[in-house]
Amino acid sequence: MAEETLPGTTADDGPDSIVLHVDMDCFYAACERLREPEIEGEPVVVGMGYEPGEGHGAVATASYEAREFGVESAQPISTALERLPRIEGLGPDGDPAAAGHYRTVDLEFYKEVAADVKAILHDCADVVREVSIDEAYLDVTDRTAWDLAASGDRTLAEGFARYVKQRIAREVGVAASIGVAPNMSTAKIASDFDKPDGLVVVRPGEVRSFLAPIPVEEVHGVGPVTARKLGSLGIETAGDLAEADASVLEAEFGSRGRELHERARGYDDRTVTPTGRPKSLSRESAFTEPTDDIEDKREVVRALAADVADRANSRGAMYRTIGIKVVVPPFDINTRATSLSGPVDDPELVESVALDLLDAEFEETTVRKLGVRVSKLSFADADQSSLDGWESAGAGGDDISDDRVGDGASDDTSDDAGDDEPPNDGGKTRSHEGQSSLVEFD
DNA sequence: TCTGGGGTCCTAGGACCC
DNA sequence: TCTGGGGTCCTAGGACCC
Repeated sequence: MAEETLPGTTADDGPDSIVLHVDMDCFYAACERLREPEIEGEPVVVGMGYEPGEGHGAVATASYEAREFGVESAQPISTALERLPRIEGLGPDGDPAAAGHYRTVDLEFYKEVAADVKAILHDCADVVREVSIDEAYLDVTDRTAWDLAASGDRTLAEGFARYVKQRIAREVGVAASIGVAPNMSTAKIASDFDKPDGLVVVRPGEVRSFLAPIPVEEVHGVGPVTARKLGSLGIETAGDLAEADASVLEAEFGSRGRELHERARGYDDRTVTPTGRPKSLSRESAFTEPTDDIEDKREVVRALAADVADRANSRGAMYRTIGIKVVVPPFDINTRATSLSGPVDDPELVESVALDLLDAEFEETTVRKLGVRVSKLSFADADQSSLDGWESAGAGGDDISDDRVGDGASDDTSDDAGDDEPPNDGGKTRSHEGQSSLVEFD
């Protein structure tokens, strides 16, 4: 992993890198409009749980028109409906101009659209890091340059980014915002700077001045908790953060403090690396109404366990740790996990371990939400060599039926990095999905 | 803000080993 | 057996991201 530079070297290894951060605008809503052009220009809300009888759920994506009404992503669907009624079934005295189109999340379709976008990105860059279904970093240092284009004051890099953007618009029909900068964290902020349909270029010499006025909340890695603490230290912008005393930040936030300080000063020596394999897989589900009924809880855990095991199997992943998550009202998160002596692919074990963990401590607990998770993953084709050369992202991932149990035999603690080799019995442990390229979350 | 689902990384304390 | 120090692994929780 050529991930870090030597200590003591400066952040710029050689000539300045050129990093693109590509971020699709309101991606789910854009996908819905792709197959339903009539709702172009009108408020669109994509979420779950607004159908009669569902009652709970959240907004995944709100189009900009919907945001005008105060609808935001991650908002409870009930709040969204208050602010923007659903246009279908609007009463006779309802105002259609103040109502929205609500659509249910259809991840399979969005993944198809995303695959088309990703194909373009891979065509435009040697290294692509897919962060999520609608977001990726590209290292295009070898494809373009920071030099000015012959025609004027724009850089070649800007022209390159514009080309990427136009290809996505023309070939797929969705809009992307792109940030161009000498490093990942600045590119990320740049892509956000002029959404939607933005193209923001921050040249190597301009990083520090570009970042200075940015509110700290917009720095990647600063959430509500950190922002509040920073505020109490009088740090409100990236510029303030850059000028703050690094040792104070480190005392307050640990290693993250130093990292944030560096980022605010425009240093980020991470290199764009291809998307790696997942480190954990999980499934969770909320009850409509909190419950303490042990049979209800067990039933949910059984279903989640089966789901997770199935997904791990179809991805060719074995796991060494099995855990549960129990969310207790109002919102207390408890996790419990057990590690096995060696990696397994064993649905029944996932179920029994998860049920044991549930019964051990939460038999009587009132819960709002339950989850099952497998981690310490290892993959059958453990080498990185099969990075790209595979196609067929398609569904049919169920031809691995041999349960292989790699109990204790391999005591490899080489943990980490996802390239530890699982015990391998026979040659039938083929697995697809060299990488989890179809990131299926948002 | 009364809160959905799927992830990542970091930290801290305890167990255990030498 | 009244007590040092280093290292690793494990579990649990927290913060953050999309």
